[in-house]
Amino acid sequence: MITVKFPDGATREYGVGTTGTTVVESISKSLAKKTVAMRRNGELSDLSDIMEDGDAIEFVLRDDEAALELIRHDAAHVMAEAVQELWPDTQVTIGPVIENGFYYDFSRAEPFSMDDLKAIEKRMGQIIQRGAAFTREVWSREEAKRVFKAKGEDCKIELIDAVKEGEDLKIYKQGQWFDVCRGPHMRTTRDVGQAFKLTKVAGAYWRGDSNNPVLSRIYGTAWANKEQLADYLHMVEEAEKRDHRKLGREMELFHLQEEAQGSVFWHPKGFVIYNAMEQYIRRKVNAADYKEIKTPQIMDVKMWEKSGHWAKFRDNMFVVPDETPSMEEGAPLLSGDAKLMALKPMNCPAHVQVFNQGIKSYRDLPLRYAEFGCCHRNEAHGALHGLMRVRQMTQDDGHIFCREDQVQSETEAFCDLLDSIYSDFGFSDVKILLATRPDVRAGSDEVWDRAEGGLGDALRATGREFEVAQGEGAFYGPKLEFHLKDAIGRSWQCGTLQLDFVTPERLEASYVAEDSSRQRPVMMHRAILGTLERFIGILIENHAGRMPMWLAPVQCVVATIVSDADEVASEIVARMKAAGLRVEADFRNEKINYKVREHSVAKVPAIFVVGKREAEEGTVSVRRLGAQGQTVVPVEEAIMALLEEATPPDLRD
RNA sequence: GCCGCCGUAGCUCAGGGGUAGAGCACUCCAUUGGUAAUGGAGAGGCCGACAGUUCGAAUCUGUCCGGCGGCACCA
Repeated sequence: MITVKFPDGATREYGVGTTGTTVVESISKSLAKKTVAMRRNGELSDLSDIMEDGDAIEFVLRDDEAALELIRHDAAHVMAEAVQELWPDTQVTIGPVIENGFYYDFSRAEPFSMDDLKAIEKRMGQIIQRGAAFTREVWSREEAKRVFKAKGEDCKIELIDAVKEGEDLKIYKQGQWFDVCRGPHMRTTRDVGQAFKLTKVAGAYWRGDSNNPVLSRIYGTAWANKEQLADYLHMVEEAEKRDHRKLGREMELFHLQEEAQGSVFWHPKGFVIYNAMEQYIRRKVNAADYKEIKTPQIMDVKMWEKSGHWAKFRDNMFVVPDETPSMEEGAPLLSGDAKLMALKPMNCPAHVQVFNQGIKSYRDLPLRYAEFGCCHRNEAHGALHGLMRVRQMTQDDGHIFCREDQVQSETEAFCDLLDSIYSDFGFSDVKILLATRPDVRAGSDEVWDRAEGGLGDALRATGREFEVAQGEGAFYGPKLEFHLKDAIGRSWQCGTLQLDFVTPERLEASYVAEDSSRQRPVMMHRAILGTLERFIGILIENHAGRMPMWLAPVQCVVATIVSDADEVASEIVARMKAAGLRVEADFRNEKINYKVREHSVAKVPAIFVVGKREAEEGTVSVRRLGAQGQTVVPVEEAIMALLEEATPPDLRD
């Protein structure tokens, strides 16, 4: 006999060889009906697993949050079976669960079309109806390789070889179809249910390596029920409506065009947002004792060789030959032996040059430089994406030169500054990652040990939680990545803090210590918004274009109902402009309905309507974006309220 | 950069081997109307670029460019 423990602390005895299924059936038929898997000693596993003495069991019902992962995983298997039934010459590779769904990568001569997806969905529905049981077998590696080889599944051979020694090689079957899989799975394909949808096809590299062949990936989403699926599809639609590229065009904020791929043309309204942010950050960093500087856009390649960028980052850099292009017809434009310059992809080497001027004392440290540095990076064409991924970007960059024993207090001060700025922008959910040494890097392992240790310790001392991102650091040092979550739950990396022992060494930065000796400063690279372009993109999507008053390009439109009110209204507009508000007048010969709709669609946060009545009474009818009605308020009162709201968060009392 | 899809007016899109259509936006005329579209008229396009097939290409084929979705890379 064996003893099985239940979550409520109760125990029951069963015969040897008892499975989870037997246990749940022994409790209640209705519970058994709803149970699709179990947690055995805390770990999700097959209900058909044989229980051992002392095991703790917890049932996973199909409607449980935990079952979603299983539904999606099983749906991926069902999709793979459907695809192979429809096109037997297709090889299956891997099919994991991802956020909101799953995908499966297939190897096939012909790519899938959207029509194919419909056919696959239909076949999946049938496979689910058939309700074949998921069963598990453990095969020897040789046996598995022989079987998959015979089926022509070459990718699977590689995957089998990748399964760790000592780990069972598990095969999951559903009817005739089977695959190598870690599991667990639910009872039958019927447990997948019908709340799934295949969403897109895409190319993806085998094993995520761009040197490998491209596979056809099919993405799908799957949920416990149709309502959840509908909610999800609705959410996707909402996210599309927030697309900053669409809103940017509609709101006349910026545009992009092919002659300047990846570089933004800021329009007047968009540049208002840009300037408001720059001015805000300028005030914040000044208050935090940074000195603002401005450094060259183009520098001799020799400088980049020295800093290490030329060796490690060259493939992302734009070069500029220091040569006049030939004016001669038919002659080569460039000689090819001119001195090479490069557009800066980062500001750090230039900041070291500023530091290196004159002699710095330990008394000068920590020395903090800030720059709205305009950088160029030659990003791959396929990587470009609206404002989120550009080739010309302006960072709210800064470099702190300090002693190693100041790293901790500087880290703390930086984290506090970052928190205060993010909360001013309305972001409260911030995740921190500690990114460690990448494969391609400068500096010795000893230096990296010290840098990673120092940054990790400093962060721990601030009491903040963080996760480690192995191998994700910058080439010159480890970094903290600050990821913020937006209004619809998406995560964006914005802020960064990087500890760098390498660059000061390479560019020979030094200061005079108390004992008159020359010492190397430590350099901390840091940014909070990341790049202004990207951060504005995030803000647009976060607010669905309805920017908070202090950032809104047009804060208020004063609209008249009859032309008799124009004179009074233009006085109001003048008064508001004088008070520093961004206000526009709309005295057109149009109905008020028309004007209200137009400015609402343009996402202007406030409309002051002036009709005959208001003009006579000295009031305005205030209509706020998104509100149903309006309130009639004395002019001065309405202006003061707007002014208050339009004050940037750092300037409020 | 790689894979797939797409490219017709400022925007959203229809059409399709015999040299183009709608709605919105724009311009003009009338309307002075109380809170998300007043009515009428007009103007606007080498159908992404270049080759090829054809008597004839915006339409078919190819190449390139660009956009979109992924991948890889990354702020």
